Amino acid sequence: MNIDIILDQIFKLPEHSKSVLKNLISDVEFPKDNIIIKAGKIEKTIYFIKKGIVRAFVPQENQDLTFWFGKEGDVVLPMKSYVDNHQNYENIQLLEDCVLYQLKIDNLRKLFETDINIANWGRKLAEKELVKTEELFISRQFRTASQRYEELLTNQPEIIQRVQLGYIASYLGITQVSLSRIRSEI
Amino acid sequence: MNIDIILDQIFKLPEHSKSVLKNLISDVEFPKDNIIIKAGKIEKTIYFIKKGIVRAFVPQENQDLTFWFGKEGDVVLPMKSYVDNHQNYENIQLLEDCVLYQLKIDNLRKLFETDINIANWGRKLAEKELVKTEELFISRQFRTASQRYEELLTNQPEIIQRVQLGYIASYLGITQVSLSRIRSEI
DNA sequence: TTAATTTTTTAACATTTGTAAAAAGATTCG
DNA sequence: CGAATCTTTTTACAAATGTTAAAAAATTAA
Repeated sequence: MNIDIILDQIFKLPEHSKSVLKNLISDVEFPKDNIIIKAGKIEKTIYFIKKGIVRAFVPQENQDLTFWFGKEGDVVLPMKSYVDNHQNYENIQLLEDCVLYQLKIDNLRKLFETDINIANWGRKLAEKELVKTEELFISRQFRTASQRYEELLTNQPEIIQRVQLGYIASYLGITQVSLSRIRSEI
Repeated sequence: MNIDIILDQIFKLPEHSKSVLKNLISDVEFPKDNIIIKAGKIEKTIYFIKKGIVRAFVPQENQDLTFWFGKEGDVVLPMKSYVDNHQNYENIQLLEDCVLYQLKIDNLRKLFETDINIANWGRKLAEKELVKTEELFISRQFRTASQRYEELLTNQPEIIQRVQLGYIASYLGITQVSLSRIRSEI
């Protein structure tokens, strides 16, 4: 997915601001299973996914807790680092070989201070992520595991095709055994 | 809670920008049980809670689904209206007599276009809500109802003191019967 | 291709949560 | 106060999900 499309989907910038922003963004490739964002660290970079699929998870003693999948066009935000310069709580792992666009958070913050268009682009970025997260939160809160699985089948079939079921079960908040049962009943 | 404190907690504005913003904000009082934001409508106003407690819920045929409580200092955002000018999915109901600060979204949007400080204030508002929502999402996804209840007891004891248990059960994603069981086991 | 490893499914049983109905306890209002 | 209403708890049983272990299937690597 092209960087122009990704940036425009968030907020349509005037040409000048857009080229300033694009000058800070570069391509980078990583192999499958790489962890590009680590829990406990203050991360310096955000990514846009050009090609590939990733998951965010909170590492736990017994087993990792997956809470997000990203694919082509999605933004990878190490949330606490991006927002407050704090340690973040999640790992982000590549589930396929990926091509990413990378952008240093410090550079972006400088633009926020000097370019009102980019400040508004950053506002829309956060707002759009906020709506997505709140909708996800509400839908999860009030549906059974089986409804949530069917919702995922409908809304993000690529995830189920491209991601192993243990991660999906964790994402749905159930055990893999339970997911297997649900799949056999449909 | 004072409006200056609420605005500053989001992002510290220079005096000029702050006074421009404050000029758009006024006090308003509503009685208990008022619904200040209605599902299916495009809302025009956001609120900051000076005094009182509110809940957000998605109305459903069988029973309402409560997903958020707001109290003194919190921001009441009709999310879809605020972000995309769409119909929003939630009702917001006052659980006590409340004093609110109100701000018209259209006026705020005009400031976003002309004042870079206020654009960045709006960015921080969305970012802070995003972190809160994501943390909530993660904590809910991976804890039992009983753990979530104890978490609420620790983090927001006022909620349990001031809100009836049916709403809290819905917020925890369990039935009131189940919550009653959990309470008797502690 | 085979052997080793990883992933997915199945089975049996335990635990948690839901449902429906009734009882107990609070609160509201005439 | 006392009746009516609303809220919370309790009970009994049903349904969903978790746990552990093993079997089956798929994938990976030599």
